Amino acid sequence: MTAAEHGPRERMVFSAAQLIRRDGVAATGMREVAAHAGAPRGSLQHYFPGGKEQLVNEALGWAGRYAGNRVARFLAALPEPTPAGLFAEMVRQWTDEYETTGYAGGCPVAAATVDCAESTVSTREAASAAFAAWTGPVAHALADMGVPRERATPLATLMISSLEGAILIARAERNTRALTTVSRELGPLLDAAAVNPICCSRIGEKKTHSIHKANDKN
Amino acid sequence: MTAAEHGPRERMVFSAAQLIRRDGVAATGMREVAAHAGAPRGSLQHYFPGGKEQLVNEALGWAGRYAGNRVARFLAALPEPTPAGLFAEMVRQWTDEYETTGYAGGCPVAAATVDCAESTVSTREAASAAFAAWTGPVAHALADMGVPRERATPLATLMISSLEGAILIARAERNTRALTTVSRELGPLLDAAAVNPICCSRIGEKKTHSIHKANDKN
DNA sequence: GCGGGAGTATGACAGCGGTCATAGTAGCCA
DNA sequence: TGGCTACTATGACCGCTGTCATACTCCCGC
Repeated sequence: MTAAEHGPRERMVFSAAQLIRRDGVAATGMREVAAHAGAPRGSLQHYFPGGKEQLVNEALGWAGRYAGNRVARFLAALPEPTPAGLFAEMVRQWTDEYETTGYAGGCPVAAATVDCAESTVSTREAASAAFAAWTGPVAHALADMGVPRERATPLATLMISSLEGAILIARAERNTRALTTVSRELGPLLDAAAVNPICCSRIGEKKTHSIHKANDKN
Repeated sequence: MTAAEHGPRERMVFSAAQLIRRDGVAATGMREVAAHAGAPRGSLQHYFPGGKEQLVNEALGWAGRYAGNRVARFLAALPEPTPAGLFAEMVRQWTDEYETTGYAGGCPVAAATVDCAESTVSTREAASAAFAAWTGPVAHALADMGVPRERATPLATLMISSLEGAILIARAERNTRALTTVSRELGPLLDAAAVNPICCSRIGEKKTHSIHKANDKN
């Protein structure tokens, strides 16, 4: 989706992320990636001399950046930024997809972690970096909403952990129940951590745009 | 571990779960499973005429039962059963493994979901059943501890979601930080949901043993 | 002894995987 | 025109996969 004209290289990275999301790393073939991207097979070794490992790692980098950038956009879409509201938006991205497009895809970072954590060092590191690129903006946003600094990162980790697990369960059940559940159950806890929930809408709005350059067109 | 003498068939199912846990479904070969189980290759088609699909599905069934049975054992190990204490034990199983044995393995159900949710219907259903076999006892235990029935299952889902996600992050980072974080952050929320936390130790202790037959030697 | 079934042992097959090698095309610069 | 670089195009290789076919070894019931 939205993969119009970005040069064959970017398209292949994007396609790799898409296919990994759906079938996992091991079941995703290089030829398949090229075909999905509408790119010539010969370009694979040209753009990715490091082979599949490099392609997968770049796909994870893209996914991490994408998830991180989404945070700012979620905040911008909220009338009053609150921790629970942010989490609800993060969850809603998945429930929307599952209800409209189906349960074909999960999180590519989760897929890579499951498939490569033990076998491929660089891919595990790329997955770790992707989680960091996602957790960072979330923690930053929480802090902007009045969550004490020392709790911002732990709560961001909790949010992402719950979301990742709920994605797994939702795909297995082909049902968004788990996703809506974690959103509903975790919301109050998140909001309770914001010491000054009244002013957070202003603070959040001001500093939101500094979270990321955000000139990408995610 | 603990896989002494259970007949070749059970050993192969057990080994399949172990290998899937480590490398994912697609990267785990049938020959590898047989070798890991110390079972003859020829037994594969004899015990699992349904092929790899059947073997994987049985491994998921085993994993779900195993996780479900662990709940009762965790409760029995707690001096005073509380929701937070149960969750801490569930998490501790993983931190212990990671700190002593290393980060080689994740959750086999998560691995199967990631690899097969879209490609293999029966395996997706087996994963769903495994999650159910795990969530059920947890929800039951929560109810026994005084959590209102209508919140028991949602909270169980939240616990398992957070745990699954934290396992992913922990493996990617090779660090138990995410696991200890979700345990610490979620604990108060869980205990707050128990309406009568004083008496739950007794109730929990009494009804704990009815959660599962528990005569398996997990 | 002896069928006969449970379980074991190999070998072959067809398919697909990632990767390498090699050759080709296009376009820019001098 | 010549040469250089960026990119594309194929074909081949080897290894591995799941699966099937076939033949073998036990051991139990009769």
